[in-house]
Parts: sequence; C-alpha cells; structure tokens
Amino acid sequence: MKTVKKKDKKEILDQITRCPECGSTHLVRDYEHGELVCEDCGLVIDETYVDQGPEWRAFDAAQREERERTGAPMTYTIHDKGLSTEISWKNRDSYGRPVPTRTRAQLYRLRKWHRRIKVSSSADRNIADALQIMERMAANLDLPKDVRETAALIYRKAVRENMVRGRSIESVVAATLYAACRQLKIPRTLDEIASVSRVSKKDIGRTYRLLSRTLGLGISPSEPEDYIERFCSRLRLSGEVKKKAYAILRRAKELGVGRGKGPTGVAAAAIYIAALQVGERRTQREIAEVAGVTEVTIRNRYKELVDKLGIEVEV
DNA sequence: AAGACGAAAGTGGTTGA
DNA sequence: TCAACAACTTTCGTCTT
Repeated sequence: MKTVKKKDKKEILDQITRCPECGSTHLVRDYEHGELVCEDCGLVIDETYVDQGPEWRAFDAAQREERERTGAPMTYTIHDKGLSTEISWKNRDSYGRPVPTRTRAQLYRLRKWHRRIKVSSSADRNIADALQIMERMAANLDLPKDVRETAALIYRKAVRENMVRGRSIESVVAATLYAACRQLKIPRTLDEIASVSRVSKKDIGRTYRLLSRTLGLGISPSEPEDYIERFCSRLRLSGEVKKKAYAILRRAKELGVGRGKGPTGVAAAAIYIAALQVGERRTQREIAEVAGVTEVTIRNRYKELVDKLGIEVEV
C-alpha cells in the first residue's frame, strides 16, 4: 500500500465527485482537516477512504514492469522506517529457480538471524514495541494514516530525548497519539485516547505536557471548531447544521463568549443550537454523548451563547 | 414518559503564597 | 505544601412537550 503524499492529498480529494455512500454530488471540501464531507448523508471521506493504489495505470504486464520503479514507500510506522532488507519467505533464488533442499536449512537459519539482527539495539526494540501498541490504539480509534505517521515521528523524537525510560511505553504512546491528533487539527479527547489504552487519563495528560514541553511541539490549545466536523458526522447532521454551527462559533469568538471554557462543551452547545434552528433536533443527551460532556455543561454553554449572542430559538 | 431546566454539592486539577 | 479557585460533573427535584 502506498502512502498518500501530503501535497497530493488535495489533488486526490479533488478527484472525488460523488459520495461513495449515497452517491450525492454535494461534497464540502475541508482541506485543513484533510476531509471531504458529504452534505447529504454526513459521511466524512478522509484519506483512508481514498484509493491508495499506485498513481499510474498499467494496461499490460510490460507497462507494469516499466512503470513500477520504486520499492515500498518509506514509513515511520515500521521501526526501521521500512528501509531494511527483507529475506523473502519463498524458497527461490534470484532467478526464480527453486532452492535445493540441501541449502534450505541454511536459508532458514539465515532468515532467523536476520530477523533478530534487524531489531538490534534496545532503542530499536523499544520503538518496535511501541509501534505495535500504537497501531493497536490507532486502529481502535479509526485514526487516519497521517496521524499514525506523525505520532510515530514524535515517538522517535521522544526516544531520542530519553523520555521513555522510567515511563510506561503505553503512556508515552498514548500521549504521542494525542499530540499527533492535536497537531493535525483533528483532536480526540483525552477520554477517547484513554479508553483504548491501559493507562489513566491523568497519566496521558501528564506525559503529553512533558512531551510538548521537552520536544517543543508548540501545539496550540484545541478550539471548538475543530470538533464540529466529527461531532456532526457522528450525529448524522446535515451540512447546513455544520455551517450554522461554524457561524455561531465565529460570532462567539468575536464576543469572547466561551473563552476559557472547555472547547468540547462549547462545540456541543453550538451544534445543539444549530440543529434546533435548522430543525434537525437532537436531544442534549445525544449530543452530550458524542461530545463527551454532560447535559448540564451543554445547558450552561447554551445559555451563555443564547444570552450573549442574542439568538432567538423558537420552540 | 422523555426531555429540558436549574440548584446545590462534589470532583480533580491548577495556581500562587 | 496547602488553600483558594474555576471548570465541569453528579444528583435530584421540577417543569414542559
């Protein structure tokens, strides 16, 4: 599988004209989040949805031969970045002839040691372990490839800075995933990350702060806007609601409403109001569920927004 | 009966002396 | 190290649809 190069992502998203779910052509492009969103059914099409095959097409074997000019792409999610030699498991020599039984045993031993040598230093072993854990968590959270690559890169830096010793690999991995999501502006809450790891939310938060400080990641605090896409699509709300919610947040920001408050709560309230206005009512309970806050918090933010923005909500 | 509302007390973390 | 503090949660009774 090929990794989608960052600069190509936009082009690839541009090529999609139809929602694979409902076939609608009303697609909203949101390059900042690397997403394409169907206005009709709310499906979020991100790069994991995109065909990740080669960028060329081959019409016969000869063309394939000619065009296939590179090996596997470099990746940060394999501990040696996928650049090391692999010994094939096939008992064939380089000409494709079968290897005689006499030398097979030799070949087996060679493979065994080669595998062992590949993961040699303790740092390598640590990274190999960590990437496995990371893969598990990322898969549970449905995180796009981009995030995994970023997280892997951050983890490598953390190892280089000797940050892992004395801390559990699990907590550092969780923190890097959290950081990677934030950096790519598709934040997950600490709760979400904690739910797929064996360490506490508190631990992850602490490790994240340390990570951010020592590596100088310079990640700004997340904003309510960053959550609108995801919450709305989980609530199956239309593009119109999203637009309204964004508009509400923009005005709220100008007036300084909700500053210093938890961004998920503000996002949840904005969505609640927007859904009411458009007539796609969702209960506070439902929204609270996906936003990971309580109904009370939604009510409080909701009240502030309605009061300070002078929004009329007809019941 | 479910949802919305709001008061009051509780929780875990930050801040500043 | 401790207390004050802000944000948020939990809990519960009441009102609305």
